[in-house]
Amino acid sequence: MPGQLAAEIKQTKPFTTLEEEAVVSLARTAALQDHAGQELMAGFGITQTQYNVLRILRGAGTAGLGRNQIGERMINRVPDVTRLLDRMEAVGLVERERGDDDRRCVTARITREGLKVLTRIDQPLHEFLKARVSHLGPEKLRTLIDLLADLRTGYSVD
Amino acid sequence: MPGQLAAEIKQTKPFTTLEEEAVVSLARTAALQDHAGQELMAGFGITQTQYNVLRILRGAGTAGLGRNQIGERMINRVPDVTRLLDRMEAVGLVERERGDDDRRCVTARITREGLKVLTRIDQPLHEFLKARVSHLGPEKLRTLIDLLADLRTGYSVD
DNA sequence: TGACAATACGTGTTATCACATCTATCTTAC
DNA sequence: GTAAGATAGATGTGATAACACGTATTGTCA
Repeated sequence: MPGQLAAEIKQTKPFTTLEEEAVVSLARTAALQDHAGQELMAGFGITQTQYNVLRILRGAGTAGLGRNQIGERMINRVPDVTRLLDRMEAVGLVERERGDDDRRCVTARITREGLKVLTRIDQPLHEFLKARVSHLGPEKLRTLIDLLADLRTGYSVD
Repeated sequence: MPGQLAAEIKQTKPFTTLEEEAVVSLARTAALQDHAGQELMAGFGITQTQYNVLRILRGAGTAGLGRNQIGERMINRVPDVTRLLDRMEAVGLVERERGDDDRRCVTARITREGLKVLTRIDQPLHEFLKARVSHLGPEKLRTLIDLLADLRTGYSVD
């Protein structure tokens, strides 16, 4: 058995090191998952990045969050939150307000419309995750989560 | 311990399902790894995508490969291989030649210059992988690779 | 043999990413 | 109280991604 992954990407030689195979496996698995996620979100007219912002802002509630705070909470680094919020504001998913006490700060909040979109997504997303991931079973999922956390230790976010 | 990942992305609530945590873990781990890989490759004047093409074309040797064949072998789906190759040809990393028997086919090959770049990357990349991944140890790496393969089963590439 | 589908690429276009730089506002130290 | 630095965000720009559509060539079959 020369490796499932090597066959997936039509690679004739097996991987030379376990480290290389792990990193390529990770990249490929994440890419497949991400692509499927993009399709799911596209059905609701948003991107995964936008979904993440909405989820973060729902968590923040009426207090809202600033640009940098949103950036810190994103799953993957997004270097241009300003224009991401611009686009979301333009379609009515979020609203922004400049602070009164500190006029540098702009607080973003999710709108009623944004909340409605999130609510519509919640159940399909739950089913999507079940369908794509739950076949591993709880123990394997726990192991996977822990191994990925292991892998990240020592990484800096930026 | 409410979860390492939740703290990383400053999420106040723990994850509601194991499936969600697994997918977010996967996305975040891959994003961190990818970002570091981009930086590594940027030091050699190419992107990770271009590195992949070079690696694929080195594997193909003098026979070369067509646009679609390259696309199939990429780790992540790239919908515009033509212009990716355009850019790489412009900087002399690959060369292309239209087929004689089937004039629809364009075969891409790695140039001597492209091979030189790959050769310069090989050792640093090996060290990079060692540094970022090998602390898991062979058994955990094997488990991770297998779990990721498990996760991908049932996925379609496109 | 000539229409029709399939194949292999190429091109147009828009949106987004990613980096660097800029502006406005606040804080701090003198 | 004012200049220097820190902070929060905005903007300019070029490269890339993603999707749709267009073109050239080949295979197939009535």
